[in-house]
Amino acid sequence: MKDSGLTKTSSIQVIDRAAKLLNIMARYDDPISLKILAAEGELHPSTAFRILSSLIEHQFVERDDVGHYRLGIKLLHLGSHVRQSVELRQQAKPIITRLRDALGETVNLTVRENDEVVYVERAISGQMMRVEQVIGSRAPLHVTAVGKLMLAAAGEEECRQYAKRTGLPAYTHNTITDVENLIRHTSQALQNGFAYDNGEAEKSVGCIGVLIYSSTGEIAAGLSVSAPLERRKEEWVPLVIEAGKRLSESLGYFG
Amino acid sequence: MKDSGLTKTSSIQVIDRAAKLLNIMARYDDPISLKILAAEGELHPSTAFRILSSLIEHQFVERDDVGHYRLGIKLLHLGSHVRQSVELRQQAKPIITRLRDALGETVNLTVRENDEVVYVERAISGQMMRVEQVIGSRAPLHVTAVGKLMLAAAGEEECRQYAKRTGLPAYTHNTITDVENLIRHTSQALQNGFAYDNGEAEKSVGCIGVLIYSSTGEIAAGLSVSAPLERRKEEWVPLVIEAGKRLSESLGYFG
DNA sequence: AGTTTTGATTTCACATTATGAAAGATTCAG
DNA sequence: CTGAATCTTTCATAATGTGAAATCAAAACT
Repeated sequence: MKDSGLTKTSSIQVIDRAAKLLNIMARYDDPISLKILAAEGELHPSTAFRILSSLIEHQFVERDDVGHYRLGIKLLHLGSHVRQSVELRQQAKPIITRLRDALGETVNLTVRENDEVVYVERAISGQMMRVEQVIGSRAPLHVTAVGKLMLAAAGEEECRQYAKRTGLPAYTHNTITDVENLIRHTSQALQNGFAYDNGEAEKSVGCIGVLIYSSTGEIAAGLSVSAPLERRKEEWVPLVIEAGKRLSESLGYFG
Repeated sequence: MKDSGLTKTSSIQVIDRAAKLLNIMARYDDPISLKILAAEGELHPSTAFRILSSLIEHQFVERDDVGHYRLGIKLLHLGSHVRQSVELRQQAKPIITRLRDALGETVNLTVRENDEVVYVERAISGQMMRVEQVIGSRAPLHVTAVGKLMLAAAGEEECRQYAKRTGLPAYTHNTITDVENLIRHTSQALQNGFAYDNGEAEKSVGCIGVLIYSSTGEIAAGLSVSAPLERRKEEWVPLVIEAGKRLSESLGYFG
């Protein structure tokens, strides 16, 4: 049977109904009865009852001693998970935007996933010729500025294991493909507090990257500015380091 | 078609599948592909695709530029809603239990909803003859210790309006049914920092109650110990006040 | 305390939805 | 540029979710 008649896309009715019930419960401070839920959800009581029973099984809903319903603990768990991701991007967005405006080039935020960095946020340069990464796309650690810093922070042994796992494939003539060279290079970069990518991932593209730390001192992300190599400037380094510092502080890191 | 074969109760398959997909996304720090979700969820890709599309519509899921999926902002909203309720009960539970152990009588936590208090948490006395309220059940404000404090805190005019709305029905011979008497009584109780229920809700049952404040200074809940009148002791008052103070502090109130 | 009313829960026939196979479109990798 | 892989849409239909009715339980009334 049709619900409200007009469905934007070919949605799944049961999910629509479950979402509606969850939203109703969110409007009340206290647990509410099946009768109210069914009425406000415009559902038959037996339908509401079964949907709620399913949601209870997965801890999205709880039922108290008098049979009233409220939102369940699983939403707290999943919500906390969302917060971590959202907070990083929300804290980063204005800082990334300001840095992009100051330098006039694209600025990216990445997080490490296994042997790659993933682009999770960005501010794109307004210039016609610019570097642009797709959010969600990935790059191997050893060919990116921030990835090299992440490797160095993980230690020499981890560097060797990474080299073994991946074989350090060359992406351009400038890619570092020798493990000893990679270790020397990344260690130095970590000591400097920033790293370069000198056309190592892509010909003619240069980056300056720094690490972002969370309140627990762990690496939360990487921040980098990317530009055509001939436009990249050494004097950007302190600005990138400062932006990284501010973002780390906004996440509660003061090391 | 059947899922894992054995279903504990007559659950709804689509909700089971949606929950499974949400749980898989929670296991990853980064957005993941449809292929991985379908595989780990043991679903046909077209099925996973439609369920995810529905979840996206309700903001339980988001899809990024390269078509990868992550948990959505709605979970943060609903999760925050759960936190408020869970935090109160979680902070209260050990304090309620300690007070019950110290006094040997039932201790209840209530919240105000319109003209009633609702029982949201409790620690029951181990004695054979004891007072026991069902979680989720309610009582009118004017016949409970904490309800009278809530009325007093709301002001004299609100007290008069409450009396008008409800007619101050008698529950026992001891129920206060005169509005001037109620105002005098509840004001004094608020000044004292605690209130009694002298068999006003139920014959022979006596309570001592205090208000619980949140970090914003607002009334978050009421805490009370209930016992047969002949067992209730005046010297419990400072212990109940102290327990209420500690619970308010654990919620961030230091007024 | 007994009766009536209301709300919650279960059952069941079947209408409609959700499904998966197949096809088509898009993206990615070489 | 081509082929492979992944994503998205279509469609026939299997099976699920539905709501009416019945039953059970709790609450309200007398």
